[in-house]
Amino acid sequence: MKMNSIDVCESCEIHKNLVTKAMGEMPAEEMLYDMAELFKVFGDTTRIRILYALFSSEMCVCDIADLLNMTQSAISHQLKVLKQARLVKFRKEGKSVYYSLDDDHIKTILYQGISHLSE
Amino acid sequence: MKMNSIDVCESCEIHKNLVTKAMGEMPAEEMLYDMAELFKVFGDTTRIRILYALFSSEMCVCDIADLLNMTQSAISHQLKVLKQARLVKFRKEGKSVYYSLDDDHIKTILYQGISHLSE
DNA sequence: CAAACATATGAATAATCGTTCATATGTTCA
DNA sequence: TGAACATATGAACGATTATTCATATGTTTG
Repeated sequence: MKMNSIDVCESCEIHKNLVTKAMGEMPAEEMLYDMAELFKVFGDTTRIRILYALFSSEMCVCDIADLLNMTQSAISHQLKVLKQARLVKFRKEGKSVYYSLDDDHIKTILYQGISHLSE
Repeated sequence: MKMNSIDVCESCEIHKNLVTKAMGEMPAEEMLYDMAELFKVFGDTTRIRILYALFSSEMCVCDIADLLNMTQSAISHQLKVLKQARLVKFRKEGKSVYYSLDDDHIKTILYQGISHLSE
C-alpha cells in the first residue's frame, strides 16, 4: 500500500532501493532552483554573446549594442539578467557604465559546454 | 559615416578597436546557437533532478517518475529533451527502458554551477 | 539651468516551454 | 491472440521570456 507517491507503475517496486538511494543524494530544493536559474542565464545566444564580448575586454553598454547590432535597450535588459546572476559586474565612469566579467567559473562552464558539443 | 551597424551611440566610437577585437573572437553563429540550446537543457529543475537521479544509478522511466513524484508522461517528455542534447543514453530491456548519463561533462558543468552559486 | 547623451526600466507582444491529458506504440505473458 | 504493462508522443493550456517602444533617470557640458 503506497501512500507518498503517485502510482506510476507498481511493478517497478523492484527498484525501490535505487530510488531511495537517489532520493538521499538529491540536492535541496533551493539549490536545484538556483542551479536552474543560473543555467537559464546561459541558455540564450544574446547573453552568451555578451559574455564572450566581455572575455575580450571590459565594455560599455553601447559598445556591446554596436558589437551585437542590437538596441541599447535589449542589451541593457540582458545585462540586468547577467548582473542578477552575478556573472557581470560594472563600474560607472561619467555617463558610461562599463561592464566586465564577475566570475572565473563562467569560462569553465562555457568551455565545458563547447567540449560537450564537440564530441 | 557608418554603414553596417545601428547608430546606438556615436560618441562610443572611441571603443571601436575593442569592438573590432571582440568581433574577431566571437564564436560562429551555429556554435552560439548550439551552446544556448545545451544550457537551456540545464535550465530546468526537473531535468537537473533527472540528471542527479542518474548520477546515482541507471534507472527506468517509472523509477524516475516515482522518485520525482511526477507523471510518467512528464518524465518521458523531459528524457526526450535530455536525449536530444546527448546528455542521457538508454538501453531497452523487455518493457522497460533504462536511462543513464551519456557524458562526463555533465558533472563538471553542474559542479561549476554549484561552485559559482556558493561563492 | 538646459540640452545632449548614456543607461535603465515598465508595459506590451510574440515566441518558447513544461505539464497534462488522451492515446499510440511496443513488449510480455497467460 | 488478447490483456496488462512500460514508454512515447501529439495537442492544448498556462506560464515564462526576449525584444521593442516609450519614457525615466542620472551625468556632463555649454
